[in-house]
Amino acid sequence: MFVKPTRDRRAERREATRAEIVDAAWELVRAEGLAALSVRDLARKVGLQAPSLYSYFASKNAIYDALFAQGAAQYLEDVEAQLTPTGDPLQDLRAGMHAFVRFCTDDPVRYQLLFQRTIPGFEPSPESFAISIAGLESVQRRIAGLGITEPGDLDLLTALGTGLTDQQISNDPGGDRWIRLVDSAMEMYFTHVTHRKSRP
Amino acid sequence: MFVKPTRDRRAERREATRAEIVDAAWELVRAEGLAALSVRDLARKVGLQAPSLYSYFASKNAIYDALFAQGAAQYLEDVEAQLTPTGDPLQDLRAGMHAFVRFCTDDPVRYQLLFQRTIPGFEPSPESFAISIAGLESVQRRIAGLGITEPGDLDLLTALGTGLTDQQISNDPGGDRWIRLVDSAMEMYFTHVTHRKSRP
DNA sequence: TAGGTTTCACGAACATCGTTCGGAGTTTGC
DNA sequence: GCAAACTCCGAACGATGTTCGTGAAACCTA
Repeated sequence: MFVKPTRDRRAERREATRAEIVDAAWELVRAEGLAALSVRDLARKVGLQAPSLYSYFASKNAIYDALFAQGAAQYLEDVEAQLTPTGDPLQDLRAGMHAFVRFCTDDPVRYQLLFQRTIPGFEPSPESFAISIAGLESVQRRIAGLGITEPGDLDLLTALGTGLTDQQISNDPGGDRWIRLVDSAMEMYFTHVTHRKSRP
Repeated sequence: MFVKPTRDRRAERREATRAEIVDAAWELVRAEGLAALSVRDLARKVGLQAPSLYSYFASKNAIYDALFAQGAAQYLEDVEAQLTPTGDPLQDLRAGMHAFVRFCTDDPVRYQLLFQRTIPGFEPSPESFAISIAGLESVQRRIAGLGITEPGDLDLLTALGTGLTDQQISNDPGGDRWIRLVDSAMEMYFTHVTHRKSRP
């Protein structure tokens, strides 16, 4: 019978504890808010004392960074899952923006962590940041692939998406007013770019 | 020679100190960020010890609220100053949005305090909040007065303004790329609403 | 199985934070 | 001139993120 080297078992258990800490951190952060996360509370939730967490994470910000990386990975995965062009640019625009706003409103805390910069001393590490950038670039490539926009239009669409998400989260969480709003915005955008294309 | 009652002199000096504290708080907050404001630092900046501040403000959040109220008053004043319709709706839209984005980007910290909710335990008092609401409603009245929009379009325009401001502040502070972006956005919006109006 | 090394959990403690308290020192009202 | 009110401040409290040293496991080597 194959027995794993003990060295791997040690690393495995360490990784499991790290994952457990991250999961507990998500729970606390979703319940109490991003800034309300306390190292002592988090430690107690996983059955440890506060200083013990520092065996797994160099600082509280390192824990935030683990959350950021996980959220960015989910974002990238979600974006990739939406990469199924139908041939109808307007419908693709709508579907993509629906997916994006849905992703953000499904977990406002994750959105806040990923796309707003609201935690006082925290900056994501370059590695974690690269993951989220990969997601954003994937979105941009997709929209550019629709063949209806020019480079400047992407800024416009980004601003539109940001504003829609922000307004949705702060004004009408859980409602579906945002669906009509997104549809209207995408129609507006589509009319804009095609109208410009049709001119000489 | 007229001599003010001493009671008024006392109140006057108290109000002067309060104003001095608020000014110093703006300075610190602009230099170090909203969340980095420390009661002890602020006290030292006005030549006091930390507990003395509590003779003037009930809590640190009360200081934030004073900043909020002052920022909201500036916002209201700025909005009112822009209430000069020219008769050209598109130009008015552009000018209004230029003014708004300029107001926000001129002082990102003020924007963050007024329109983002980024300070952990702070909620503006109803009185301060009412001032900012008055500004927003003034903007909405103005846009509605242009006679080109329907109620749903205001949400769209708000989302657009939010997104433009957010993207400008986080990506290109101080640059003028936002001018082209705002112009393009307003043109897009204008085309959208007039195009819909021209249909039966 | 025995001895040596690495890893980890914890109690104590530190600096800093917002805030409270009690008592001086000053200003005001009568 | 005296009592009341107002300011100011040193000391201290509870909570925060974090460091240090200790001791007990877990692991590797023999």
